[in-house]
Amino acid sequence: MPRLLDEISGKYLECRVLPRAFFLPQPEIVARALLGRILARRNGDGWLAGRIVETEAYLGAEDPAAHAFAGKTQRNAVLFGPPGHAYIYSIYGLHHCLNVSCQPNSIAGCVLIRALEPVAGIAIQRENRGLPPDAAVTRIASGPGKLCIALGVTRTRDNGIDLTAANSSLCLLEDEYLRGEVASGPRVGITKAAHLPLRFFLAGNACVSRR
DNA sequence: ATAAGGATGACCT
DNA sequence: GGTCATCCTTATA
Repeated sequence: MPRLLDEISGKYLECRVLPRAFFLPQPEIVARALLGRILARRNGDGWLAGRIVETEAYLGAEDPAAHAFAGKTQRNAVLFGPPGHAYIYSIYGLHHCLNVSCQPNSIAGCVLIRALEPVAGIAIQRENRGLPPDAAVTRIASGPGKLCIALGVTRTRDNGIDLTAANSSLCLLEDEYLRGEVASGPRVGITKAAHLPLRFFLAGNACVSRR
């Protein structure tokens, strides 16, 4: 795996993928732990990548807001498989959302990745979003649908991909970045179980959505 | 075959 | 802060 340059800090990133065991715990644990880590998309010889600054935990059978709540279907089958895989679905027919499956086989927790702070391939990400070359970095991937467009993530291409495999075109990477303080609150855009504080984000980070 | 709803974003004021 | 575009997945007939 090539070295991956953080275009903001000028430092090279730690490029080891997160091990599968990272995704074994409860979704709320994994959602917190993912903050500050890197989501990377292979793009030819280079990478499109961003630091995760906002996540939401979705539990399994006990969470009415989760896609897995009603049981296993063709759409949500990935959630019931092994941890560390990409579950991508389309929302409102317009946008895609990227989740990571958690917990052992047949237990259906996941984490929704809601916002990234772009670190590599920033100009291409801006282009993918149809933004002008001088658009602020904070506009590129500050929402679950936006980050999928910025990194070129789609359901047909990426659903079910193993995010812990170093040769995957989409993977999650370790990072030595000193992350900020983690804040939490209610999840966005849901009507059921809306009181639970299962949304996590880096306090004060300008790339977090819904500011 | 058809209907209903949904973990959003862009653009307007 | 409000409106609306737009279509996939699922449930039911």
